[in-house]
Amino acid sequence: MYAVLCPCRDVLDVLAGKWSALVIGALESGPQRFGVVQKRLEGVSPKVLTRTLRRLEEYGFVTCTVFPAVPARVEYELTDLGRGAAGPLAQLREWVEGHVDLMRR
Amino acid sequence: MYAVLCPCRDVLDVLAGKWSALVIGALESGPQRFGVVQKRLEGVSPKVLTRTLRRLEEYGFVTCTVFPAVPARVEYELTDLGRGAAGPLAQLREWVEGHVDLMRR
DNA sequence: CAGTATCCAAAAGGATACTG
DNA sequence: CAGTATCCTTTTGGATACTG
Repeated sequence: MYAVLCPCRDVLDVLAGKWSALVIGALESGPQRFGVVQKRLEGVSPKVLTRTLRRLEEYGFVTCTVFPAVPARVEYELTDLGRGAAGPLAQLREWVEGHVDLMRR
Repeated sequence: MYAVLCPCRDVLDVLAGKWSALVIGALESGPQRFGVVQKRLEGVSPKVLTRTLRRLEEYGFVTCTVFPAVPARVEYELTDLGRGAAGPLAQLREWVEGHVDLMRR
């Protein structure tokens, strides 16, 4: 974990954005369209969401499928890597929800 | 998780830095001095480490204890909240180490 | 619908030197 | 030892308008 060459560092770097973990959480329930993800995240601009999704895709957490239609239907889905990250993130979420009293902010 | 008012967002925001999760990992084994944490993290500058620690402290993930001596001995330790976050982070680390082949970078 | 383009402000990161 | 101070670059985030 502490070693510079540990792959965990890369995973953490990608998860480090303000929205990355939230996007993974939003996709936990299955493939979602761009607009749906944006709505579920409450407050993310299209530009930032696009950048976040592209990076998650680049690192292999998410896949993007374009269904040829007019207008295009684009769905984002977790990969195995994405689901692997989603587990611990869900656990963190559950733990926090059960210990809100510990939060200082 | 998706709601703006969910405390998970705050937790994720703090964990969002490049070094935050790493610092929590470094403190998992018990209280550590500033210099030790810096060495274990490999590559963090004192300024950035200080900022990271201050923020973790501010949000209640870490405590800072100064032992009066010359030179001062300063130890950082996880709080209950910090340990609560450390669990899922350790799980993520273990999962990643067992599935390095999935990593694209 | 699913983005891109543009502009800007703020935050984060990093190197190095210095101090009680 | 445990930071601060300084300077600078890169990244991130956000608002808004526009397009195939």
